[in-house]
This record gives sequence, C-alpha cells and structure tokens, in this order.
Amino acid sequence: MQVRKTKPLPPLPSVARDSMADQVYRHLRDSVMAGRFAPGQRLTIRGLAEALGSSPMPVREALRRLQAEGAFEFSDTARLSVVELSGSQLRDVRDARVALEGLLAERAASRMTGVDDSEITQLYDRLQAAADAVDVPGYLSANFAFHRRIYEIAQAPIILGAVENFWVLIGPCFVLVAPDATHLRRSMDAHRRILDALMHRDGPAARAAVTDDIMQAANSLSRVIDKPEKARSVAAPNRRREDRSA
Amino acid sequence: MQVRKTKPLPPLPSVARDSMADQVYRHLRDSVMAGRFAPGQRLTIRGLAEALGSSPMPVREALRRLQAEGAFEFSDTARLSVVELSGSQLRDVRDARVALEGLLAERAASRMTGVDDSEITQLYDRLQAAADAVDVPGYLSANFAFHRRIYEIAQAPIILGAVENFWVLIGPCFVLVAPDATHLRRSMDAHRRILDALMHRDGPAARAAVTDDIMQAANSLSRVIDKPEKARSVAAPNRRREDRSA
DNA sequence: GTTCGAGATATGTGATCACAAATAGCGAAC
DNA sequence: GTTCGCTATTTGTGATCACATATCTCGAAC
Repeated sequence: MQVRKTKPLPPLPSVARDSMADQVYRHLRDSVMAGRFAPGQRLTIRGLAEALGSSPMPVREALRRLQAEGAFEFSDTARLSVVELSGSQLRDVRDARVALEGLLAERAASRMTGVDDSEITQLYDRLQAAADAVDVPGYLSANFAFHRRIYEIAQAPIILGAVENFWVLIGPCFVLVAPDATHLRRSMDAHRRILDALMHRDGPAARAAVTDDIMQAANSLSRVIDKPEKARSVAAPNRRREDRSA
Repeated sequence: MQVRKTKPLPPLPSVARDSMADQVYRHLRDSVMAGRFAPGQRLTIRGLAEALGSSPMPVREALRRLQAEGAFEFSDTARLSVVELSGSQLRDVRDARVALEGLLAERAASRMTGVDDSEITQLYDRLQAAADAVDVPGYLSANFAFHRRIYEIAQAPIILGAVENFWVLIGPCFVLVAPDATHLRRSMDAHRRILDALMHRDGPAARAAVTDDIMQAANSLSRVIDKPEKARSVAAPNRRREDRSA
C-alpha cells in the first residue's frame, strides 16, 4: 500500500528465528511421537540438557510446553517422567481422534487437488516401504507424516494442532506393541482405503477409513496396555531409570 | 497390598505441591478464559512478573505452557502477545468444539446421577444470575464452570483437557462482543435445553443442545471478528501496548 | 534377613546476570 | 513537514548459582 522510496527490498532470505528452546522442543516432540521414549520412563532436566548439548534452561522451557501437551508430567514430588496412559485414557484418545481426524479427513477429501494426489501417494509409498521393512520408529514417523499431510489439506491448523497433541500422547505406547507383521498389514489395508477415498474425493469414505485405522491401532494397543500393567506392578517396579534420551 | 508395621498412616492433609510456576500458570489461564486479555494484546515477561509479584522465571515457564495451548504466541522477533484468532480459525475451533463437546455431553447424559443433577442445577442458577446482571467476565466464568462440571461426568479427562484448550483460545474474543442482552438470553435458552436433556438422560438431545450453544456463540463472535479487523488495520494499529495484566 | 534411619547425592525451582536483537525516542537534514 | 539515522531503552534468551526437598546408599539394630 505504501510506496517505498528505498531499494526495492532485496531477495530476503527470511531467516526465521529459531531459539534453542524451540529446537529442543521439536527434537523432544518428534522423539516422543516416534516412540523413542517408554511410557513412565523417568528423565532429568540436566540429563536431557547434557544429551542435547545445551544448558538446562532451554530444556526446562521445552518441557513445560510438552507438559501442557500431556507428553511429560511432573509428579507430586516434582519428578519428571514420560506420561503413561491407562486403558481408559487410551480409549478417550481413540474417541477424540475419531471425532477430530474424521472431521479433517472428510474436509480434506473435498479440498484435494491434483498436486495433493501425488504427494499423498508418495507418502503412502514411503509408509509401505517402512511397513515392508519392520522398522517401527520409521513406520511411526511415516504414518504421522502421511496423516499430517492429508489433514493439512483440510486447512484447519488449529484442529490439526489438537490432533498432533493426541499423537504425542500415544507415541510412547507404541514401543510396547511388538513389530507385529499382521498389525502392520491390517494397518496398511486401512491406509490403502484412506488413499482410495481421497482419490475419489469421497468424504464419508475417507472418514470411515480413518476411523477404522484409528480403531485398529487402539485395538492393537489395548491388547498390550493395562493387562501387563497388573503383572508389572507386582513383578517389577514400573518406573525405569533414565536411559537414553534422544 | 503391603502390611504396614508403622502407625496406621495419619489423616494425611495431603499437601499437594504447588510451585510458583503452577500458580502463575493457573492465574494466567483463568484470566485468559475469562476474557481479561484482549486479542493481540502485547505483554512482557517482566511486566507480568511484577504484576504477579514474582520473578520472571515462573512467568517464563507458565507462558511456555500457555504457548503450547495456543493462548499466547511469540512472534518471529520473539515478542510476546495474546493470540488473535482469525475468522476461519474461529470456525475451526467451533467445529472441533462441536465434535468433542458433543461427544462429552452425550456421554455425560448416560452417566448422570442424582448428585450430579443438583450440582448442575446449582451451576445453572449461578449462570442465570450472572446473565441477569450483565457481568461478562462473571458470565464467562460461570459458563465454563457449568460446561466443565457436565463434561467431568463423562469421565474423559484427556478429552476435557483438549476442550479446555479450545476455551483458552476463544476467551480473548469475548471482550469484543458487547454485553448484548439478546445474546445472553439466547445463550441461556440453549443452556436450559442442555439442562433438560441431562435431566432426562437424553444423550442425543444433550449433544444437540450443546451444538446449538456452541454455534450460537460462534455466530455472535463472527459478527465481530474479521469485519472490524479491516477497519482497525487502517484506522488504528492493532497491537496495543501492554496495560493491565491480571 | 529385614527394617529403620542418618548421611550423601541428585534434582526441580527460583533468582540473578549478561548479552544480542529489536523497538522506541529523538534530532538532523532535505 | 517528512524521513532518515543514530542512540538509549526494552525485552526475550541462555547460563549460572543457591536452596529445599526428594531419593538413594549403606550401615546398624533387632
């Protein structure tokens, strides 16, 4: 609107500020979603700081954010640990995911374009490749990338943010599910149906396929959660000491 | 499980730890939800610390949590401000609320008990009283308390947490809606229908009533958001300086 | 062998300081 | 009168320190 009398502004590299706290935050968040932390695992601020090569301060701030997202918790005695979901909490996450991700999937189907098709297909292939190999962390990353890219098409960043918060919650649980080949195959079947529904711009079908995917994942987890819980509580103390951190 | 040979454990006052960062966090969160901050309002860590009578450190940690919840944001140049929702973001929040709060309301209806009836009714009366007077902050507080108590009956704390995150987002918007008597009356009408549905243990009716309540609130806000946005951007700079903080 | 308890260590919390970058204030030049 | 540019102030960030308390270690007592 306003005529500039100075130079016509250089190509501008547009260096986005990236504080150390932000880097630590993203690193920790990705690690949690990829299942690199065990549920209930105990950590220390100083230990994480040393492992990440920073002072405790950025870690403190990053952990506060992740605490708000429910990834970590500070006990009554102010001890830091990875959040461990109970069976009913896992069902809550499942229901919330069905509601929100179903909404996003349906909306995405109606806003898909040709360029989206190729990108989604590409991510699907990457997911398939990670499933063929049995790399669980790689599969989790590819899985979230696949879903995220779809939901971005819905153009509802606020809702996507809420959905990602739920992903952070279930990330640690996946270390408990063994690299089960049958589970991965069933999961890929649901993913195939998601892809087909999106290609046909079929909103309800996309919602149904996403719902199935979420329900299947929840079923796989429910077979592991809460049952060994009782066994563990008498056999071995649940809280493990801090081990690797990133 | 384990027999204690010591004293049979005293009445336990159970002093829950309450760090200064937690107090600041709750204080700020409540203030945001009650609409005591304006959208886009600029703040400073030191200013908040002084106003709250603490050092900047607890404020920093509390703000990180609220940043994760979307209440505050740090600009590219690391400046702190209250998040200002656009019209489309407000619609996203509306849709997500309909999905999640509808779920909680329906589940709450099927789990209501007699003691819940009296508590909900009591909160409804308090809401009515706040509506008769035109105390907007008081109405907002009573409104969230009413909804929160209902959703607590659904026994899904994870979902309730996500819902409260959305409340934090829309809190500041309400300072823009004038204490409109017609809006309050319509809103109380929806609340009355929520109450009736819960009393009859009618899940679908509760979901429908909650949906109407959310849609009406969104409509009231959409009449104020984004339209004066254009007017403001040319008339006066949108970013206000820091004023009162709590 | 188990349990209790005192000393030592570990750990989150809050405060303070230093620094770099951004913003605001203000004067000079055209 | 407006705009440019320099200076002073503000402000978020990161580091370090001190402290209270929780946790751990390990030995003594029954």
